[in-house]
Amino acid sequence: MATLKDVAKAAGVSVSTVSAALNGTAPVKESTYKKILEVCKAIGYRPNRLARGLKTKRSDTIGVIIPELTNPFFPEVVRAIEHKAKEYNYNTILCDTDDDPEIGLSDFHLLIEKQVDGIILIGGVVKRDVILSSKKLPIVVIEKEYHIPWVSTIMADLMGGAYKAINHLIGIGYRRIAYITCIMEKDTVYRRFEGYKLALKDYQIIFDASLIKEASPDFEGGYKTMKSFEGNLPDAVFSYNDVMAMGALKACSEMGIIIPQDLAIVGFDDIDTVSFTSPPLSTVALPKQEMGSLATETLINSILNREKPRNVSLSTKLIIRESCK
Amino acid sequence: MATLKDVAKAAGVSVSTVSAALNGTAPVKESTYKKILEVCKAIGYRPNRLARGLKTKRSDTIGVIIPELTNPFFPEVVRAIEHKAKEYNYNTILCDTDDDPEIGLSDFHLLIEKQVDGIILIGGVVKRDVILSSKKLPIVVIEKEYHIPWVSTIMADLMGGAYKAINHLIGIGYRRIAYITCIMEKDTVYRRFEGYKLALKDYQIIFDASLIKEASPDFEGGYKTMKSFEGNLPDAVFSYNDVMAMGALKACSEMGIIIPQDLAIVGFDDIDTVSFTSPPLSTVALPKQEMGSLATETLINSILNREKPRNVSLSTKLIIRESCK
DNA sequence: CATGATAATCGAAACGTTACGATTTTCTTT
DNA sequence: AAAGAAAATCGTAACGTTTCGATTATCATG
Repeated sequence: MATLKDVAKAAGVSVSTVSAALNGTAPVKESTYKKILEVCKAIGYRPNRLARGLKTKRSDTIGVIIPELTNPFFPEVVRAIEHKAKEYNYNTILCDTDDDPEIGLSDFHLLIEKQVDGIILIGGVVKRDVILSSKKLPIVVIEKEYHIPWVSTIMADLMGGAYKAINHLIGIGYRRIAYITCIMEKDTVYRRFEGYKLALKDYQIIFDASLIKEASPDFEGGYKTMKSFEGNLPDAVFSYNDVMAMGALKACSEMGIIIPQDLAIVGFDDIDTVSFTSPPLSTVALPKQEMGSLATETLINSILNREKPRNVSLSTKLIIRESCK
Repeated sequence: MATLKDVAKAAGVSVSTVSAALNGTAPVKESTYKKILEVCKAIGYRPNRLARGLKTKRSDTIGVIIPELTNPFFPEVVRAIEHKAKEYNYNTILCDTDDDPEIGLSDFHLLIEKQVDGIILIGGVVKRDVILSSKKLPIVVIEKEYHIPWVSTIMADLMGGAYKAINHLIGIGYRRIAYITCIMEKDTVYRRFEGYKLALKDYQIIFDASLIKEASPDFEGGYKTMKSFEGNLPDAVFSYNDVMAMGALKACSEMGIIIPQDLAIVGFDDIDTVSFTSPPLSTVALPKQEMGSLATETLINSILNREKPRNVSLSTKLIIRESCK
């Protein structure tokens, strides 16, 4: 690989002049500038960013740690991050932890060793003390609140989303509204439930614990849970996520339940798929793209201008399709 | 950040001893080794990988360039790459080109400047001469053949997949089999068509050009194309990808065409969604996970052992669901 | 206990940049 | 034409590692 030294020699100037010319950090005569560019092109010079980073203490790289790329929520967020980062001339190192906090820990450390300029975390990929131990490094967290003063947080208003959904269902006449969910150990799970409860309360509908069912947050979980309602059907089913809702849909179709005549279903996430089910699912859409790019902007601002960390909650959007009349 | 020098000072030894101890590149007395480890832990030393990379000319990082993360084919491949890379202690810089070869070009160069140890390209994200200009750098390409001797290629046997699908359709009695596709300018598009044609030929079914329709490779494209068959329905429709097949499915449902009684549909890719459509779609599954990890293994072998480049074709799998009787 | 072998440790150079003070060249102005 | 200012250019010291030849400490052996 050609180095600055090679360029300098070929152009008949010193290394520092070449550096200054290329970076515009000092005035350089037009003619030598041209000559240098010429030489660069001729010998295919490319700066070694490791060396530059060592000197400047910037790597122009950010790290992104996510739990599982194949979960349909993430690709869009990651893509938005990558694009926004590129806009600011940053690269993105992507780490997928497989939802294992141990892996999250080692990923986190590795990113630090690689001298990333900042890190975006999505969900609870690392434990709290891990972040705490990394003082000074700019960090933005998506969809999880650590309440650490120097860490920014980007959230979707899940509670508001759930509220909107239930509010809509009640508004068009449904009363016995079931909620199928995964175990509520995570904050992101619980916040939806809060919205559900609040909406019921606002309409003075009494809370019926038998309408709340926990299962695994996948197709199977939704399917089985729906089946378990057999003989004692609710009016409507609100689901923790779209995939469970799709499972429920399948179960209904097998049980001869007509959607939305016999029962309404509303999902959460707005993954691509659900506009293609029959009937298409109503759902609460998360602003995935916006979350990704806002997180990145926040991170980069914090890297460059040392802007203060901020906590943003982005609003969700209820998308009405044919699964609730 | 603590450096080797800090460790050395605190441990009362020289920098080179610390380095040797940590890397095991020279014998170190047990007691000093312990002392060094102790100090490292105490002051939270982490090696600076930029500095290491500058010296060793390895970055322990690979680059991955893909066209569009939101295309359902890629997340699974990327995930497999990331996991396999991690297994060998490599990190992954992910670049999404938005299907723009200009962006692909600048991504490629940036990766080289960041001194990645190798690059995985998926699809035609960069032009041929870009790769040609990067002599010596290990490169593996997924789903595109550049025919460059020092570049490895990992392909799915798309032609074989299409063949299997058509073969199956013919076997269960379908004869007038339409093929809906996107414009056949790319190799990966054309290879499927080849399989289609070959299967027809093997069964001596005459090729009917009116059954081949080109459209945009999305839901809309499949939908419209299906509608255009109105009044002159084929027996079966084979689709370039699952998303188009889903569009076709939707059109059929609107046109009152019962699947699979009136018409069979077979898609391509096996994206998650299609097992949830009604009826669930038969499709040709690509070994996404395998493609990603094999590509990574190939790349890393080529980085480490200077193994010869290889060209692998992985077989696809026909998945029979209810969209063809 | 001297001797050589082996084990530990060290110092300095190098990797390719950037940054800064010093030096040289060029241009203005009188 | 001399003096001073401004513009170009240069040399060198870092940045935090690894590597390697050189040096010193430790040990068994005769």
